[in-house]
Amino acid sequence: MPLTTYHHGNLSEAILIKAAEIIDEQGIEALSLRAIAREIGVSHSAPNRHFANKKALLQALAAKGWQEARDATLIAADQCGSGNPHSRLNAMGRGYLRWALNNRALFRAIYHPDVSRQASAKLRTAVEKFADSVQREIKATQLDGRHANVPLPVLTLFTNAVPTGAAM
Amino acid sequence: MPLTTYHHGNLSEAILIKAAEIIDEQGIEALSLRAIAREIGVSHSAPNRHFANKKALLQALAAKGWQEARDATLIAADQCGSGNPHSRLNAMGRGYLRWALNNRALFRAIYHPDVSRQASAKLRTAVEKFADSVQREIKATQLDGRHANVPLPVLTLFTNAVPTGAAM
DNA sequence: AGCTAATGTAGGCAGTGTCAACATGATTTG
DNA sequence: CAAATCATGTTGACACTGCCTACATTAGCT
Repeated sequence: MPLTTYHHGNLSEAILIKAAEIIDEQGIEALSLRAIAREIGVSHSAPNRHFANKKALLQALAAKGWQEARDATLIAADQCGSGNPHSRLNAMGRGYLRWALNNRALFRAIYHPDVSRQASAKLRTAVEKFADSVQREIKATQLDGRHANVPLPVLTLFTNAVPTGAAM
Repeated sequence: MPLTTYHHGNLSEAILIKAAEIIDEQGIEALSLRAIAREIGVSHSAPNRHFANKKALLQALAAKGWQEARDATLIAADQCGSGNPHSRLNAMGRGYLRWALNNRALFRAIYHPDVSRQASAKLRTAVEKFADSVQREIKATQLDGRHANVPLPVLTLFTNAVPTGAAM
């Protein structure tokens, strides 16, 4: 392989990584497709081959974020060492909060208004998978007697709200 | 007063209102100083006379938002008709959530990353006034015996987190 | 009435997102 | 293996943006 190849090889991934980097350093508002391309060392419109537009890039970033967040919460639940549903749920909340604080770029992308406005199919399923895994745990606490009379969607909303609001 | 005056008369206010309108309709990402000017019917750089830059406009919007949010929560607390600190605090939370859902543009501005990055003095005092009025109520619930052993800042953070996260 | 500061305008600059036309390289196919 | 096809990267262009400077108009004060 020559030192400088015409084709990058794995530009999509490189773009996502560099994007997260820039968001961390300069904020999500300072993110520009052209700056990403410049820093990676490709032409200014190379990113367009991989993301239809800027919104699509942010949505990809958000989807990645939801997946990571889901992994982080599930691992936290398993590692808490307790079978008690309420302890497990608490561990998940702490895991989510910790993840958000350690991955500010992706967290920002997740709650970026442009992203949530109309989500892509891929993003939607990522969100749903996260929501499902949380809701399953919440249902367990209800069977255990906690807030048994509160509608599940409402309880889920407010349960998510705590670490989310705290992270903001 | 002639039909078309050279000077607008109250352009600062008009800009803030139109900005909120555009955010409601097209999202905060679609907001542009030039579009605001165009819709109001002034030249593209008239807004620069009133706001040093775009960030300053968003911060003014956010400051307005914090004031309104504070008013809304205080009114909600007074109208709940109970002297019980915990009921009052709950009413404030509901009032805040209701305000956020009815004033999405200002709510968006409040949590816009560009705004919180480094706040102007005016914005900071608006935030502090809001925080103070909430913290005063929380302290009352603590004196009443609720979560008496939790540090006040922590309790405030998580109390705020609930309606904030729910609104997001 | 005249002066000064505030407010609005016109034009320009660098930067951005997106598009179309073209270049290069990888992959499939006959 | 050669050729055709497709994915990927480049170049140049366009309209738009935020912001700046120079200039025009008006309000308010003395």
